[in-house]
Amino acid sequence: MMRKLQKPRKIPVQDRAKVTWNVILDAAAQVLLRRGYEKATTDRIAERAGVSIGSVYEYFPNKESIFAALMLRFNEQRWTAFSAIQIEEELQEETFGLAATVRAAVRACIAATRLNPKLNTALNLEVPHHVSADQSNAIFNSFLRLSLEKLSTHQDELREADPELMAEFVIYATHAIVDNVAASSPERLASQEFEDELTLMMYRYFSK
Amino acid sequence: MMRKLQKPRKIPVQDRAKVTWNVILDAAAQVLLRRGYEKATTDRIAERAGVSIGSVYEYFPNKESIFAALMLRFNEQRWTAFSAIQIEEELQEETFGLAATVRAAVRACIAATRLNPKLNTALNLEVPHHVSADQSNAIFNSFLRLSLEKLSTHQDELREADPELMAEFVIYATHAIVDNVAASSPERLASQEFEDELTLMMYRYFSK
Amino acid sequence: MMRKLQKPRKIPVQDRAKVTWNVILDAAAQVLLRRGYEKATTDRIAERAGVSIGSVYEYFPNKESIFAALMLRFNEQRWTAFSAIQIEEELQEETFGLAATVRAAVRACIAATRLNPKLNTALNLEVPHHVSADQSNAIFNSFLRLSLEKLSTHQDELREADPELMAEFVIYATHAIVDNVAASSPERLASQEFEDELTLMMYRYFSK
Amino acid sequence: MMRKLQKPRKIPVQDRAKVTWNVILDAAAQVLLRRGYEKATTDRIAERAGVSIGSVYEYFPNKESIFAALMLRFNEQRWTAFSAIQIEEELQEETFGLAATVRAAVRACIAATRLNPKLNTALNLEVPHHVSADQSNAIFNSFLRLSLEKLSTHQDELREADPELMAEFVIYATHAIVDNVAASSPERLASQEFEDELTLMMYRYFSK
DNA sequence: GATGAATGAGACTTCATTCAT
DNA sequence: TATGAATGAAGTCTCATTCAT
Repeated sequence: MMRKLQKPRKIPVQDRAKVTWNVILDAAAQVLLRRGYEKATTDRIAERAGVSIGSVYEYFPNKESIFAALMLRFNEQRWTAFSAIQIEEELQEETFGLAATVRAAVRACIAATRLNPKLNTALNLEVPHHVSADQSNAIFNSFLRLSLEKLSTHQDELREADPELMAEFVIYATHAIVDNVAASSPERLASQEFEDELTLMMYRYFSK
Repeated sequence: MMRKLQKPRKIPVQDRAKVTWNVILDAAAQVLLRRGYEKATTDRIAERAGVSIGSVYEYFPNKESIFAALMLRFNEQRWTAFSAIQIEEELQEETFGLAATVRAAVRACIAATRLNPKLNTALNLEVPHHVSADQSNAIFNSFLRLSLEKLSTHQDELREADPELMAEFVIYATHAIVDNVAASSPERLASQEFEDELTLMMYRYFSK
Repeated sequence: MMRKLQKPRKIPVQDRAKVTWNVILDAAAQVLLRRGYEKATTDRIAERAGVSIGSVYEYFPNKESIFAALMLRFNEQRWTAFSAIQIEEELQEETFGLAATVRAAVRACIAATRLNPKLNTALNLEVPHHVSADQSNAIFNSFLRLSLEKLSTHQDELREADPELMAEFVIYATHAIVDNVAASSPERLASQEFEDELTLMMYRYFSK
Repeated sequence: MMRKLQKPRKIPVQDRAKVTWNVILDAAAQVLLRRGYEKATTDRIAERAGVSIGSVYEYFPNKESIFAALMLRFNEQRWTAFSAIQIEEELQEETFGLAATVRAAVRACIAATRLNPKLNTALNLEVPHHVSADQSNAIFNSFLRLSLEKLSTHQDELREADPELMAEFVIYATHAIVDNVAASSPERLASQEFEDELTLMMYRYFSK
């Protein structure tokens, strides 16, 4: 029977437990990449993690919660990367115009995705939506909130339109383009052409 | 046991067979919408279709092929709608400028999605990627091919860039925006604002 | 997870299905006798029945329902035996006094238990109460109803007391004595001394 | 894995150990009442007792031994209550006739059961027979021994029959009636009518 | 063609028990 | 002695698929 998504059973505080917790998520990621979600059985995850199946269920109440936790951990890593790049970019810019802000955001998105394009793709394509929905929404909302904030500092350069709508469109589009390219030809993520093109699309959409 | 994707076992030529074939796909769509992919068991599909499970396997070699066929049929319907709208739009336009072409394409995409936003969403979010991949690519490629063709007739208005790259970006972005809005608030698909905004994003991206 | 008790999934109408249904219950009874309830796993029942585990779950939604059905079938057999004996006894009696009625009832109870004392004992002692409760109550109520009916025909010989209370006491006591003797030394069920003693206890309790 | 029944691993001599031992049995009783035997996991018992699972296994070699010990402790309490009532009753009686003896025994049985009817019922109905068998027999034998002894002092009032057989019948019947009423409507245990009726049944059975 | 009873591999999960700390 | 993380055998149950009728 399908269970509701649940929080991890125990919050690991001790070192041994924390290690095991991460080992299980690492194993889940590897099995997901190699076999796909449906064949990523809890048995296989336990085996690859080198722990007993009992230990897996000590930390996660069911299979879905493992992948929900994996997405959460991955998104935290992506968010860290995203934030780091944004801050770095902005410090380097002399003029803080709309163009620079947009480019910084685009670079951050690309960087966050280049962290682990394979896992990014697998998480997007393999994990059922009802498992990933919460996490997708979470990171989406984070980006949305940040984007709106940044945009509002360039009111004079923005065309007149609902800022929430613009942010929404840009986020959907950016994610889709980056994710699809990450899935089909991840090496292109590193090219200047890709960054420029993406920046252009978004900048033109925002500007007066 | 999971089998490789296979073509439908029989091409329905007789009327009764064709009807049954469609009835099964209709049932699959309904069960998918009501229960999600994982709970869309072949037994339930057969029951809803009002045929025996044996009959389902007379028409489809395995579960995945049912949903592959459903996507194929749905895409054919969408493609028909897409083409019809495009032709209609163009006939109404007096000047065949880039703007008009882009708007026509956007309208067609929206219309194709409004055909059945719920099913569109379910097919996108619920069906595992390895089942839907072929069909996703198929319709993607169709749109890509058509877009490139159309664009080439407005060389003078286009900024200089790899047309394939532009088409790719636009298709990813358009699909993502339309699909996400279809999933979260399908009624917005019908609004003029939505169409205008999407057209604007794409037009600005293409133009000089 | 524990499921609620449910009715058998399908009511077997076809011959093959009916046979399988009975074969599974026979196997369940045998495994119960040999291994006890806790070790009477669905796998073992299926194996002994010579059917696949899938077939077991085709007919019964879970393990508990198998034993609930077994009790139901067993009680039907006991009820048939009980009724047959009662009718037979009464026909032989010339005077239909209270003593004769009580003896007939006692004989019927013993006969119903002698049908299969081992299974009777196993069902009593091994099957968890929440599984057997409904069935225990059912046969209890049947006996209660019949007892009250019979007793009312001998008002003049009965001492004055709440007839429901008397029937309840007698049923509890009779069942307990018969079941315990069936469990500890079933051969005594057949002895005249046992029947006489039980009849005496109950007759003295009822009479003026 | 299920182990054979074993005696408690350690005989608690120290006070703290004795306290812990009782705390675990209290917890077992509570969990048994709240969740039933099957859901009374050792983890839950440990949690409710406020000790670690490791400590539980310090005192009891396996799960079954916990409930065997609980029954033993409960029977000791019941036996104490039973004996106390019997002595008290006898002291009040001026004539030590059979009727008085029987009534004293019945009162004692009821009182012993009223000590904790809920636990009495749970222990009877929930704990598997192979776990409770030893204890059931123990208290049974104690009552049997005492009953025979008492009865022999009223030879003149007794009808001629095997005293062991009579004692057996009376014990089975009394237990069954008291336990069933304790399970279905424990408040009736306190009524005079209940005591009178039970005494009557047993007295009539014994007397000439 | 149609039916649906039967199959059985394999999924998820539990929980009594152990043992390193 | 106490702890609780870890174990893993074994259980229940599902469901895509087959095939005798």
